[in-house]
Amino acid sequence: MSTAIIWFRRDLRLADHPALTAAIQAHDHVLPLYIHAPEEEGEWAPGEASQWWLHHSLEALDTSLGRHRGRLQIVEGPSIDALRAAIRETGATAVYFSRLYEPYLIKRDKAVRQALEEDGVEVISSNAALWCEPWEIATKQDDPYRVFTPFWRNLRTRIDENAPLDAPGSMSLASLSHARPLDELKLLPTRDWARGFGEWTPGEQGAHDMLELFADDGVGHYVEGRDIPARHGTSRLSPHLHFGEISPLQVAAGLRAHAARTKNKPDIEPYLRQLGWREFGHHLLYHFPKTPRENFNPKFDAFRWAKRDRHALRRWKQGKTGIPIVDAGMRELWATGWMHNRVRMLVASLLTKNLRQHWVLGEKWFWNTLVDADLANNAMGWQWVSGSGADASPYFRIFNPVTQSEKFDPDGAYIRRWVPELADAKGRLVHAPWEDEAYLDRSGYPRPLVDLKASRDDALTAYQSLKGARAEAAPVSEE
DNA sequence: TTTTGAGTTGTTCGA
DNA sequence: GTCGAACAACTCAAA
Repeated sequence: MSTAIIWFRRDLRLADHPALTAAIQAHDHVLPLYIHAPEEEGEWAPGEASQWWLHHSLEALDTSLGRHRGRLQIVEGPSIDALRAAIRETGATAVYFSRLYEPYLIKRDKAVRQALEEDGVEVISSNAALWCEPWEIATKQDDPYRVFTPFWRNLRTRIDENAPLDAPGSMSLASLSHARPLDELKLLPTRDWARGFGEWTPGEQGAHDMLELFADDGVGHYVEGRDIPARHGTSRLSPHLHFGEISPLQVAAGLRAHAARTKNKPDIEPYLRQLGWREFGHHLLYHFPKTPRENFNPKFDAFRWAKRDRHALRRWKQGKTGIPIVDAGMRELWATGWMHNRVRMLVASLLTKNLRQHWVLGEKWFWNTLVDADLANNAMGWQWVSGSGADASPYFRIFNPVTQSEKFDPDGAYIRRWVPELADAKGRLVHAPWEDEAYLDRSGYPRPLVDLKASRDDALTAYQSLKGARAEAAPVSEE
């Protein structure tokens, strides 16, 4: 009788799980193991919102395993010690896991693999998170891509081939004598926060429910709907994808199947293209592993950021910048652990361009407060907005939050929802309340932190100074 | 090797 | 109100 360990990390599901499927096929029993070792992720250990999600997702996985008369076995790291202890106790001869792409986790997993193989244990890893792994796709010159569109043209031709795997029908689950209760990991926030996260349902079932919702009423008018923050026009699958509660393969297959049995077939391509950005983010992180902290485009190393402004940063975090659409977004983030994509760009543009604060400051705040915080996507997004990234926005693309607000939140429904001080604002005032001094005083809403026009001009001047500078990011090759 | 076309999400200004 | 042009120059990817 043979036993294998299935080492769960961010693949917290049972269906379309190649590692789990392979382990069950080759072994009589599997030990479902989760190792808590945040120190192995260093400065990018999960933030508070992510920990909240993780807690509930582990709980959901445990419940699913309960239907197979087993429990998720939770232990503390270091990972290699925990694996060796589990191997000693169960006599497991193999460890299965799904690959991760953060540079420090690639390094850790390599070390774990090597140590276990020296012990004579078989180690098998799989792809459970991406349509295409970062090293499987390259330009004709065999370089990593740095521009999205050609990357997507290439990737798009490869993603219709595979069908997702079914969840295992039955399996025999092993257990440990020293597993710990989930609560002991203390993943839930101690302060009174995260109550507003209740709209989310972490876990595999929650992920599929969200997909169904999006397939029914969302993907069909995604192109217009995704830009309206007052609506649920986006998929809201990002945290589910981050924790691997659902795979992009399942998402694409699910949308395709749903479209096939709908009368007027919705066009799912624009949404798939957005998932392509998720893949692109992983591609970039793998080939340019320093981009979570350093400019992708080294030309930006010469950029003159404004002096660090703690006061402004605090007001930005609290949603008290005095610019309604920005404050609405920052408050939505604090209340729900999530922010609409369009608004993410606006708050990031204000911080990095109007306030000229370094993009890493915003990246760190998002890391702590987003339930979907993902190193690849977060770094790519901040660098894109600040102009330092791959496929960076042109220097002159500085969002005007008032114009954007009028365009994408025309009646101010989103602002009124998150900024109640402005609930009764009339007409244009909901977007720019400072245009009526008397109203502004009455509302109790703060004056704007910056003059939008003057700060825009300042930012343009600062970007001018980069002209002529040139440099190029060099990819880091394997080994 | 050289050339060519293109590059997620914008804003402002003047006709 | 609507529309088109200007806003830099550079690098990427493919032919």
